Amino acid sequence: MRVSRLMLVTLRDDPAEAEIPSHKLLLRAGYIRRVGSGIYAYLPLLWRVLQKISAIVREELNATGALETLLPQLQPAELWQRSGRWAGYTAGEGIMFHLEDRQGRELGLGPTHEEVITALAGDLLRSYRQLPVNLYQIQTKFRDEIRPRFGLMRGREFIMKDAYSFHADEACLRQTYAAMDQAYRRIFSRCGLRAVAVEADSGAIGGSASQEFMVTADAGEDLILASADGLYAANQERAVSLPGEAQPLTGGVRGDGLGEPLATPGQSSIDDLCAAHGFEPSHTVKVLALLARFEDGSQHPLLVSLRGDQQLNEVKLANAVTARLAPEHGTLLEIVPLAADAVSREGLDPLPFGFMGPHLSDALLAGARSWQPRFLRLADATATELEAFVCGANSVDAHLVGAAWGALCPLPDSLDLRAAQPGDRCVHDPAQVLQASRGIEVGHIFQLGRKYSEALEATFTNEAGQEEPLWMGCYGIGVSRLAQAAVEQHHDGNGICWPTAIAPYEVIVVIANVADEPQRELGEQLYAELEAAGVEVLLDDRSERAGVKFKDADLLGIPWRVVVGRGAAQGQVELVQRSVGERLELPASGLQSQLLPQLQRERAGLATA
RNA sequence: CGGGGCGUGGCGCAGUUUGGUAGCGCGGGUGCUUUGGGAGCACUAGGUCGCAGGUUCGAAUCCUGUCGCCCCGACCA
Repeated sequence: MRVSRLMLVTLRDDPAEAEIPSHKLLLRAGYIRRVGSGIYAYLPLLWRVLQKISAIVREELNATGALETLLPQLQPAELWQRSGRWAGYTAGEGIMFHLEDRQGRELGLGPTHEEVITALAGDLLRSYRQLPVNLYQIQTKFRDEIRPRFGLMRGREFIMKDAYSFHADEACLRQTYAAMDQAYRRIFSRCGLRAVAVEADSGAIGGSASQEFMVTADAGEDLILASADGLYAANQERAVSLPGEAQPLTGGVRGDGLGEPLATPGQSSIDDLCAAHGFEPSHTVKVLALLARFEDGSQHPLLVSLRGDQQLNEVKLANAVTARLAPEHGTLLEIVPLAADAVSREGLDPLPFGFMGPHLSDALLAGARSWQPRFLRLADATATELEAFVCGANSVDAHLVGAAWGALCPLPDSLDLRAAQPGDRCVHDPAQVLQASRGIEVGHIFQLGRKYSEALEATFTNEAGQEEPLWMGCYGIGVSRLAQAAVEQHHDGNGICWPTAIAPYEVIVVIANVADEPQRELGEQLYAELEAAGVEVLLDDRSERAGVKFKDADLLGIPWRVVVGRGAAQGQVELVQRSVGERLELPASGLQSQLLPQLQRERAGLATA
């Protein structure tokens, strides 16, 4: 392709709308244009990148026996009502774009395809003899993100590969899940990306095992905690670790476990309390009051106890609350801290914020206008393991010293609710310490189990002749996000440095001065020869100055640049590797033998690059 | 939704405080000179100052409303 015909529009200045390097570079180099908030046009250069990524995804999935398909984006509400997700996905905070047709039928624009695929599977898969099956598609998804950002990283319309597998039993599901794990590793490696697999929360989609694939980059939205030995890596939402040892409380249990009152005027924070009385944060139990709202409109006050030196992990809390209350009240919509004004709106007396203890009485909730009149009481194991502790006295400006579970109040459910932190010791090996890094989630695989097949009555006949729901897995890759993640991981001060395997073109032949006949001729010749050799090659034939063309080549990030310039008359050209800036003068006749083997290796991605 | 910011030629911005009829750089076009790291000179085209009301002799500028976009947070297979 000739650059003069490429509709290439590069920008000299950073666009005001972009914040992170990959977003700026994709805009500046003419890969994308914003059409609306979170809505982007993929310009011809980016489309080539996306097609290359897609091709790698296809090859690897096809190799596992998965079947490519294409499902509708316009989906009837009825399907989502059957799975029970319509309300949650379309109501106030829902992420599904939805509409009504002229007949008044409700439709949603697919944010994901579990419903459609499960309904189809239920229709088509009747016998265990047909199983397992793994179906995938590469397609545009629509999500009404509350806050789209960072270009393709979080858009409202984006390209995703999603796959859904169906099995006769759980063991078979695990096999396919493992096969997808391996396929994903190959896909990211072939794309030239450094990616790590981390344990993940299953989130709203449900299911048991779940793993995310993160492209490591500083601009990543997710925090990864991993051990240096490579044996453990998890999203912070999910990460577990060993807490530090608690310091024994001097004096131990006092007042038969009811604790002794201590005047603590104005000392409403753990720090203030400890500073004033010489306590350690690990001597204390801190108590958080929160409110959970559910799909059925019910609102449940929560009382969560943590050891004073620990932080709450809200994802773990949400999972614990869901497990206890969702069966009766539907989807958990949100958990918010209990604020003083919310308490007074309920017509209740103020809670002793800053001085709460785990024995806070349900009687305080009596007469609440809309809340459930009792606390759901949960505690992290670090708190329940304390034999004697300091906690709030449930009256302002007072704490209790030497309180004990059982005597003060019944021991609440003991769970893992704490947020693992960088520096924590690892569970699998206490000698290892968790280290933090940032990542961009580009893939996620789940063992869904039978949640959707049960809801949509997708059953098959097993060997014994009985009907049972299909076992399911689902597997996603954010294709357009991956393209931007690649830029985030591979760029420098001059522009993008595409991994060859997903670069829009592999080589750019730059004719330094198109007015110079020998240069032009040699450039055209090399361009034609490279094309004939199956190389994806650009010819910069524009009548720009050489400097402009070099800048653009760097910005675009084409992995190899062949400069046809001063040496052209003598048959000499220059070969430049974009990523490392290495230059090599060589005779034009030797270009292919120098370049082709190198390209061949790079097309395979990281593994052999 | 809460908090912050921004809407002025295609892009990046100044001008708004203190009202007087719009400017700079880049980019586009033409010509000449240049020609290996975003060239120089000259000429040139291009703007309902987001939109709608209002105040005023007069509004990019002041007031009210509204729309859009960006950032932080909440949210998020």
